[in-house]
Amino acid sequence: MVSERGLEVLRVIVQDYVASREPVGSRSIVERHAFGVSAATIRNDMALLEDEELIAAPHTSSGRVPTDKGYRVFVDQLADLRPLTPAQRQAIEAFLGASVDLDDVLARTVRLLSQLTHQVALVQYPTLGTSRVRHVELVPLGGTRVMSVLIADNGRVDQRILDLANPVDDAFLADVRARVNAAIVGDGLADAAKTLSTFADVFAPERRQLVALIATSLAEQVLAGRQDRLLMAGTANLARTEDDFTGSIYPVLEAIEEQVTLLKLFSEMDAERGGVAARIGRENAGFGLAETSVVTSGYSSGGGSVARLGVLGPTRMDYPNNMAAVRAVARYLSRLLGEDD
Amino acid sequence: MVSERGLEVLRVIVQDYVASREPVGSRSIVERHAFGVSAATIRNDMALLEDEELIAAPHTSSGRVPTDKGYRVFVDQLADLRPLTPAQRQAIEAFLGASVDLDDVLARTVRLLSQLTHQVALVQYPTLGTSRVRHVELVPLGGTRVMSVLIADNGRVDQRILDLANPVDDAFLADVRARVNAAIVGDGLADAAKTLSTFADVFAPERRQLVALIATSLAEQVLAGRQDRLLMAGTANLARTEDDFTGSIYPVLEAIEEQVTLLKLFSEMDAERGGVAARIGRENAGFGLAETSVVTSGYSSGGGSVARLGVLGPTRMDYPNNMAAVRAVARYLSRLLGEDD
DNA sequence: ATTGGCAGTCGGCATGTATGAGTGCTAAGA
DNA sequence: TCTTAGCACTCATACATGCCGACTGCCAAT
Repeated sequence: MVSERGLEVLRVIVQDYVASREPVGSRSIVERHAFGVSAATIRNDMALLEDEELIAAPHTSSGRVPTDKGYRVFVDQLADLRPLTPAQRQAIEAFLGASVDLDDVLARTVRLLSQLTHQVALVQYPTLGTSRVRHVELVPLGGTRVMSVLIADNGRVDQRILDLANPVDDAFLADVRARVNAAIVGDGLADAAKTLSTFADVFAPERRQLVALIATSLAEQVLAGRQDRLLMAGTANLARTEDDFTGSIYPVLEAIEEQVTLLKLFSEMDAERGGVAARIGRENAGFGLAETSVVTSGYSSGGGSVARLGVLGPTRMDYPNNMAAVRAVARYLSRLLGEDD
Repeated sequence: MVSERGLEVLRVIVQDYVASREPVGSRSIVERHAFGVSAATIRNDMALLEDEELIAAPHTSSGRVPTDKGYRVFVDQLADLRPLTPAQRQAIEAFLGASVDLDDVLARTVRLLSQLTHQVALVQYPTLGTSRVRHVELVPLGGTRVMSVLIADNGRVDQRILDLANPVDDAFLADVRARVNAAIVGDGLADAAKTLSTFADVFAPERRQLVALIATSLAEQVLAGRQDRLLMAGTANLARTEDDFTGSIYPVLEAIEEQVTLLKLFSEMDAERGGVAARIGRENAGFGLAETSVVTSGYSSGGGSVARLGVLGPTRMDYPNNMAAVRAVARYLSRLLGEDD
């Protein structure tokens, strides 16, 4: 069993290794940290840690490096995150305060997060989830084309182009628009979709098909939302840390361009309890990200709907700092979006 | 003066170097290409090319490598681009055919372009430019907030949130909306902005301030457009070619995340005549991109408004292929967007 | 103008060696 | 039982050396 001091040793190994990228040996530990014991004692502790597979030696007779499992223990031990510095807090407020719309807020958020952490930052668009319909607009585009614009009360705007079989009559379209709005404005999105499914029935039979087409498309739009979108910033940071990846960073860059993959990863992390979740190294192997760690937190937007945001970087990252930053930004963003209601 | 054959030699040097990333020597030239002269003759030609600074030797007694100037001559000589293969044409059609709205079209375009060229692809959002106002919507968001949505006839939707000093009355807002639409729908954007500047005058004095606020914001929105946005795909390709960059690719990744810079570069390229424009190596030094080349073409969207799209990669890139792909995609996109009108 | 030949240059690679950091182990001390 | 000092051993890293091969530049001959 690994002793109390053993855990402390693990901690400084993680710290020093993250700071220097060099395997850390027993001698440098006693030099840099006041353990009050000799290097030989540290060595004994390290042997135990190695038995537990919390650290490993890259080659015989070199210092030790944390394993994925070691990082995991380190992170789980990390009970209390130190809050951000006042300067950082202020940066958040200054950066996000001046936003004009949802797109803008999220774009700023993702850049802010990458600057705070020096990692790749990711922000998922909020799902429409439990928000409500604020307004529906149908705009004739000429010919048989109609653009439908759906506005939700969390500020999201969704557009879509419909190609109807027959030319549309503007006045009729205005009528449909008025009725749709009367029918579903203020409803939750799930309700709205249900209402729309029977919406065409009240129209004259010869119109019914046309209206049904519009209603069906709107219903899809209502449900689909945009939860499939992801903003990203700071990919350059990956190159800065490229020595942390075996071979090239190419596969990593490739994996994070595959947004579908990342969204799946995000959704898996939803399951984990607690504010900030971390997935470390090979825990992400299934996503082509075996050498990266992902730190995320959920955030809420308006009506309790939820999405995630976080950072991605090499396994050898500064977890305490990144977790604190992710948590702070998620909280601030939730507050900012909540105020919109 | 460099002879006709000299230019031919330059051409094969560029080709072979691009293909192999190895300095090419006189011997390998005569081996791989049927020049009908000996290596010594080629050497003489190469000496001339070196005098003209079209090629250079990385170190004494190694093969030669094209200089930026050499690439430039090579590209300018490239009169006729060979068209894409039928398979590539088909890929374009299949990829872009199934798009539903402008966002979707552009997102697909940028991914397509990066796949065709194996480079970083860039697509600039079309400026609202000469397009017309299709519809304006004002949506009360509760409290003092109003969202204005501007729809242009090229399918673009622009949203913005206004925070008015005083609470707004829904009925009044609907009135304003109706009048705004009556006033500017169908107008070109420049005209619309002008109309809006005097729009508030017809309202009762106590309302005037409020209306002026809305009108001003709308006018801004009309003019601002979204020409400041840029889509990007295939950054992983930079990592694939990282050996082509001295040191790290970090500065390059950093530069291309600075969209403002790229947009400025794009606007400079607008000046260059002809369909496809290339900027090579140090020609981009001012943008932190001294080791990259950029190949772009303008494309038109709807009402003749214009934007650019293209690819960015190491100076050592396959210019003929990339220029052909950029040209083909730009043409296809123009056609696709033109049809929407 | 072109060619063959030849000396000279230099990068890259493989080899050999010295260096130093770090470990594991053992035996003695607290 | 935990801790410590000492010692032999391992191995990555850095550096020096020497060889090989690819190319060029030049010159004299065609």
